[in-house]
Amino acid sequence: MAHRTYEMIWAVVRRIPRGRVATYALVADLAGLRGARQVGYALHALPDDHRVPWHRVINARGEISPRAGSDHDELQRVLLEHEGVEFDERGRIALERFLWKPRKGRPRC
DNA sequence: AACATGACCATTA
DNA sequence: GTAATGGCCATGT
Repeated sequence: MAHRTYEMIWAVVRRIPRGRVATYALVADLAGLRGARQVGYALHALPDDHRVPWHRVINARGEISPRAGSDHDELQRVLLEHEGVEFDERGRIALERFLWKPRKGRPRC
């Protein structure tokens, strides 16, 4: 069953603003985890009333992770496009433009 | 407790 | 650019 780890991850994912995406590694880092795999686990275990923008979480390649035995991967792309996130011809997202940058203290103003 | 699995990542060849 | 290897650690049996 779900435990504290999941809620930490979900809390981070909820922070991702609209029109932005975050990688699994980034979410894991913000959630205080050491491995990015657990992030995928947590999202897979989302409850029905999750209220979590899971579609804004992508892999480090800037692509949607092809999950096994589900059609939700295409849904993720639709949801992101609906928020303004653009994909190139290979189905890849330009992380330089759409990656969420949590108050990391931007260099200069 | 051990083993196998997993919506992953970084490094190396 | 691709392909293979090791590591990471929670979850279910």
